[in-house]
Amino acid sequence: MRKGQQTRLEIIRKAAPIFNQRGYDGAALSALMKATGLEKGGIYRHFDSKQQLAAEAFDYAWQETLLARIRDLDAIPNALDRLKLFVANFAERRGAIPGGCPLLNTAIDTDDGNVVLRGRARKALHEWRNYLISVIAGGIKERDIRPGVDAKKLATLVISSLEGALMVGRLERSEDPLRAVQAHLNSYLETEVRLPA
Amino acid sequence: MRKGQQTRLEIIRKAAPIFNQRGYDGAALSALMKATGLEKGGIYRHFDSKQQLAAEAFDYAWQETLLARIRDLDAIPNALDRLKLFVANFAERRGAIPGGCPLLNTAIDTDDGNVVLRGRARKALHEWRNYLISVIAGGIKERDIRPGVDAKKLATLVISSLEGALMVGRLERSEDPLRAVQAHLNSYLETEVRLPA
DNA sequence: GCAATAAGAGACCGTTCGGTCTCATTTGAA
DNA sequence: TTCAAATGAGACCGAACGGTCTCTTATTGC
Repeated sequence: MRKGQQTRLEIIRKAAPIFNQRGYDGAALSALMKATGLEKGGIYRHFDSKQQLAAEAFDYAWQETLLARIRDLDAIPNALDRLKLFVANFAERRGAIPGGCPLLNTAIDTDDGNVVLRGRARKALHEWRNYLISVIAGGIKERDIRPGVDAKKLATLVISSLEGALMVGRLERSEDPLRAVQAHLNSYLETEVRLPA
Repeated sequence: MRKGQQTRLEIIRKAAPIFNQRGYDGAALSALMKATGLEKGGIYRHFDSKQQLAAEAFDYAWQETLLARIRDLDAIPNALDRLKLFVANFAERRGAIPGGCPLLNTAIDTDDGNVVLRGRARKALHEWRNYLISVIAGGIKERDIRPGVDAKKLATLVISSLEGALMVGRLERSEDPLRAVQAHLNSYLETEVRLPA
């Protein structure tokens, strides 16, 4: 029974980049077979359907992505500096999973239909935003961040502009958009969000 | 010969929302047939391939979208106010074509492969950015906008954050992200970009 | 080492895909 | 009114799709 679990995890890890790069429809079973080195029966032994595999692959991809983005953050005592490091991590530590941000990809990919996968993406977004909100709220409490700041709006602003820059940058094959947004956010955080000592 | 041209345009107009909502792979020929009321032969009489139809449908969708976003802009004399109206148009006049922003959708959809469609999306992005750059550059010349402003960076910032908000808002089924970004951009434009009289 | 069970191979299924081709019908200029 | 050209219908094609099922082979507890 343990061999099977190992294989199951391996399938997820190999499938995640394929779903992320090609989208749900575009990720053909034949490609998943090739990537895992398994035949069709070997895959369907562990998953009831392509949808189920896609959902678990997304969860895995998102977990890896978010982990990369919040890495080293707990070592920063000041909440505003933590936000800035988060932005820097986002801009520099891309590519935890090939194919770009799984949240962005899946949100667009599942805009019509595919409610299962879409639900996973929404959950991922909420998880991310709640994390940022908690950092901001903590910062207000600790007097790192101005008390008037709306935590949810700020979190939404950070997420939106970073993801947008990711999209534009991918289309352009350039890092400029990400750099421009990072610089803007840093400046905004310093001048409008940080509570002066 | 004129009847055919009319049909051709009709096919493009009916196909555009389908490609925009379902993506290239997801837009099955059967769906295009149903939407146009034509059989397969009737469609392929006017287009060599699905790719060609998709490319022309994207161009049409983008043209409609950009037009909605720059509507009434030429009536505003001050360049900074024009930028603000552009942002407002973007936030309020969505849905020229059902399925959300064609640029965002196509950029993600064609991230792997489909070089033809991807090329159209890149061209669309450049067209959009160049428009904004010309507004900003004109604003600097006319002393509406501070001379130190980097037109390309500002255009990139506006595009990135608006598009990102669009994505997040679609995933959430909420207008909050767009409103948050709009408010932030307006405030930023007023305080950091406008050249005081 | 054996037996029970888990794991995987791969032939097979019906469906749908994009695309082609022939032929009937419609159109419109002379 | 005629008739050639333009237009569209729809049968047909091979390939690829997701998914099922049976049978062989590994694995594992005893």
